[in-house]
Amino acid sequence: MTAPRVRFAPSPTGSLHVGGARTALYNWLFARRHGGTFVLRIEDTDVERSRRELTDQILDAMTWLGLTWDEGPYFQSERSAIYLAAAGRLLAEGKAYRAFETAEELEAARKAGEAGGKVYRYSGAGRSLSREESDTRAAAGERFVLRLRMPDEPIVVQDAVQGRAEFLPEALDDFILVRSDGNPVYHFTVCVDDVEMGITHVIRGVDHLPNTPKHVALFRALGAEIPVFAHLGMILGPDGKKLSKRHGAAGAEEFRAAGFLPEALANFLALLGWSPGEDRERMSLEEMTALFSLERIGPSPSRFDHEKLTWLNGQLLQAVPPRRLLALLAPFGLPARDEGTLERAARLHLSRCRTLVEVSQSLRIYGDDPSEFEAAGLKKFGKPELMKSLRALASRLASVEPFAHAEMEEAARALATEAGVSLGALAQPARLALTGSLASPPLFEMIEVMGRETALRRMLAFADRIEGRTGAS
RNA sequence: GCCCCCAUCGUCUAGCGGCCCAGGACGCGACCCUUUCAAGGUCGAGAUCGCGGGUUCGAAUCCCGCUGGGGGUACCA
Repeated sequence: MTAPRVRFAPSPTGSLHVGGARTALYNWLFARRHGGTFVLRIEDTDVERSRRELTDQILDAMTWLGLTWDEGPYFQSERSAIYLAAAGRLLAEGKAYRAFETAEELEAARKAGEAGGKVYRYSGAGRSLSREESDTRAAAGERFVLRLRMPDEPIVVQDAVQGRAEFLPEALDDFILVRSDGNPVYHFTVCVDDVEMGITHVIRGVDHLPNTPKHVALFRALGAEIPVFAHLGMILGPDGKKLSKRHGAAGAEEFRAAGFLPEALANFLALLGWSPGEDRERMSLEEMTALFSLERIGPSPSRFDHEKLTWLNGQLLQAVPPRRLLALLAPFGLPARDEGTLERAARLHLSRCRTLVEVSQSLRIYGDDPSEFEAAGLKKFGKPELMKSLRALASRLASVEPFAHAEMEEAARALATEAGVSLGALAQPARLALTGSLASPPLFEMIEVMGRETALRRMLAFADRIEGRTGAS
């Protein structure tokens, strides 16, 4: 294949939805795979709804995901001259025509049609206007839209993912290219730009498939070659309905804020609809690039499985180098400890976490002393009669040298044997005292990282509290 | 309403006529490991391939119908 040119063309009317992120990813992978060019184009022809901040947000999200573009971003709002020139050409060639009906008239006709149980179609009135009449009325200042003269024969769309789809001419009417205010409409700008930018493959969501015959007709009218189409199945929510904020997160930014890694989201999204074909699950962008092909994309819609994303995130999280981990964790909050301690702590807690938020939360115990203790833990181990051995453990730990987990464990085992109790009976109250919870990394490794002073203070404070010495129960 | 697309374990999927009484992954269960919780390891349950017709010696794989789901039907993108 000669170097393909693909594009991702989001509309800045919302943040980057995961469906859009996946479309961007596939385009990116395809371009990378074949040594092509990935173009970014912002479709902001809807001046009412487009917002600059949203464009920035989309660009941010893409950068975060690692989907950098080779060209652009181009803004359609800045390319009016190109569209108008193309419109002029189509009009001159008779491939498009002026239609003078007002939006109100069309609306009324549509209403009437529906009321009569008929399918509304544009009457085609403008089609039969003579060129002279059209020119005269336009020159007289009458408002008009530009419509494309659609062909009378069926249009077949050959799709790389969905297969063949045929559209009958009666289902397609002469759609509007340019609004009466002179602004071009989406279908028109897309095609003009795709031609102008030399796009060879159009990879986008299936929601665009019904629009594709219009585009095919336009490409032909424009005298351009038809690009290869690849329409991706929708990404649905867990309930099979369209994925939206109702399902929790739906935008890339939201997943970022929820502590997901960009490589995990990308990996997960890649697998929604595409399969590497060799039972692979975990892949880097590079690995995906090497394996990517349009042929291995399935046509059916898929559901967004939050559980699997979380699992994948947990998997990839384990592989993050300590340095980067701390940098990633910073926005989520880190206790005031030196970097070395934080790195050791993170390493200790990592396998118990699946998101950055979880890591951040679990690292809180290296900051403030716990003030709350889990109820089940207090019920089981918050008994005054257990405090004697907790104090005994504390006093052993006070003198252990070196202050390392192996030595501590040895001392604790000795103490347990002397007292005739299990190591667990000694460790659990200590764990509760240290973390407020019954779940934590191995006790002595944790204490080693936490520091002797902190550990002893917490154990003694806990014993005091349980024995009622400080009032609180 | 009309048009278009889709349909394999709960979920993501492998499968492109015989290798499949269907393989992998998430999730779920059990066990092992173990000072707790995870991680990890092992094993297991889980789809008569939506339904009904064809085609074929042979169909999850091809064709048709139905059902279900999704999308489109704008001077939105």
